Amino acid sequence: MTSQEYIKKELQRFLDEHNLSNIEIILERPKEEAFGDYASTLALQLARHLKKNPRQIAEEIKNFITLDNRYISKIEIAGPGFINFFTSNENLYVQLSEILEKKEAYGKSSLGQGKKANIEFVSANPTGPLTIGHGRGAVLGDTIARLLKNIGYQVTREYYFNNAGRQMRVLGDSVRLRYLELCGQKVDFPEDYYQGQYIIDIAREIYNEKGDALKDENDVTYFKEFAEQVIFADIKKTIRRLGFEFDVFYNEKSLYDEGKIDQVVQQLREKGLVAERDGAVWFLTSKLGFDQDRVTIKSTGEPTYRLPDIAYHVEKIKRGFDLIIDIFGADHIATYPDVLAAVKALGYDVNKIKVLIHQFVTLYEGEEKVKMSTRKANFITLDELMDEVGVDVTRYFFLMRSMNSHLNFDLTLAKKQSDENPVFYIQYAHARICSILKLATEREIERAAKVEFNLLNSKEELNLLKHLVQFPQTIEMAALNFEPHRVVNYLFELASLFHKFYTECRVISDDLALSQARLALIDAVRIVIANGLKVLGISAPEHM
RNA sequence: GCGCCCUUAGCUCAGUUGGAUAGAGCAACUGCCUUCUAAGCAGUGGGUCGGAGGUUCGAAUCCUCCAGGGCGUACCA
Repeated sequence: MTSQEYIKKELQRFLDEHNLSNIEIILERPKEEAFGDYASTLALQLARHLKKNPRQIAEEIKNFITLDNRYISKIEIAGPGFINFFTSNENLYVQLSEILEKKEAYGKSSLGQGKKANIEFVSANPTGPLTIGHGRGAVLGDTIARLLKNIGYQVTREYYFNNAGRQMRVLGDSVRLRYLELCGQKVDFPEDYYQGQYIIDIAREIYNEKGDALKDENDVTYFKEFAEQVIFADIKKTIRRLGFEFDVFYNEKSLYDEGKIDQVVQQLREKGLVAERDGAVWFLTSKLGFDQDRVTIKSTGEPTYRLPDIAYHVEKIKRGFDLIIDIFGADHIATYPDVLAAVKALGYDVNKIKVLIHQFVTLYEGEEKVKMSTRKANFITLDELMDEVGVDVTRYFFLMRSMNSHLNFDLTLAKKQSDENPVFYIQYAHARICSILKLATEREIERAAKVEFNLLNSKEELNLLKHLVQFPQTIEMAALNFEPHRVVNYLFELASLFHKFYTECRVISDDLALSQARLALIDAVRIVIANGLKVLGISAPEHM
């Protein structure tokens, strides 16, 4: 048991005794050292219920708690009624050995044991290479998947795409026109077609293979499918380079083939939620509290994205997931409320669906804002970014900020030198530790059978220990709240505490017992940094 | 007009779910390498937490209104 768990347990015992069990216990970590290691505001909260002076309640709580020196050394009451707990070093040493024992497993938990999660992200239609905008969603999705896995979920990474719509027809026709150019024909290339060089490359591939045999082919199908195949292969390569793979590529088409789409329309019709108007089929969202109705099937007979999206979400629920996550960019914000409303109207539990929206990535070249659009082809691809700054920096940048804040990405800065980048600060701490551990091995300093942990009692050592033991909880909070940046901040702080320790405390010295204790400590730091970076998909180098 | 996100140091952002004197990285300035990696450490300056009300013991955090920025608001996805 950790000190924190012990304190919570004792507070809970107090609440139970007073028939107040339904009050949530929150322990804070005070900023000020003088306020202890953990603080509770329970007395302040209870003042209302008990109609008593909070300081008096705090006093009662203090007297109620068993002061077990294995967990806490001191309790103080301060200010209006804060209860400040000072943990015992004893407990830190116990947990230190736990980290050393558990190694890679430290930080994992079984909160989500036996539960299945599906996380759908990227889901870009294969009309071009993945851009930096997709990159943020990709890295966020993968990292959330890793986090959920860490707390015990069985996770499916899923990519949903639609190769039947207008976008893909335009793609096919773009390739066809470029192909005709290669055949020597003069064509009018529409402005709203895909302008990128990659379209010409694909057309050239076709030309090299077929010559001008297809120059009278007016059906775009061949061109579309060829382009899709080439582009998808490219996307998969980029994803693999980013450090993961999708378990499922879910094609909208199967929903039609298996009649799932018709089924949804039928069910909505039975509920009186669709109506025909102006030759189109409308989804009567106004009946569900929205300001206007939405088209589900266009007058051309082609469904809008809404219909397959509804069917797709119903499918995901039926596939038995306990948690279904969708990750979208901010530009798709409008596309899900009515979809979820429909799923709910059909009688499914939408509470297990969590929609996460990440804000945009704005790219800067120095001061200059770079406007990007796949269609116009003035974009920077994820691959180009990784070429310039590497995978670790790429992932770190996308993860370091909360997803609902806009991300400014200064390319020239990232390109020119990466020393300033905080990812190196964390990796450097890891490399430094590895190098000390290596030296210890070279000098044949064995790990003592029984390390004298109590030699670790300087401010730097204790601060490091106190932060180390926060790791499992940090992972848990990051996973449950879908907030990878918490792990980033945690690791940055850990690295900072380590670097401070490093300048103040010499690890390998003439004092063998102390050296062994400190080697144990830094090994634990190494383990936690490595585990943390692994969750983020960032490498933990041994040399730098 | 309506919906979602944002507004915290010169810049980019955190802020442990409502707590005590609001933090970090860049940038600026000043120190520290003969010893385990200076991609590091220590220090200085820098703030009306966009504004105004409200809720309460207590607000950067919750509510209302206002201002500014972003993204949407399709028979595109």
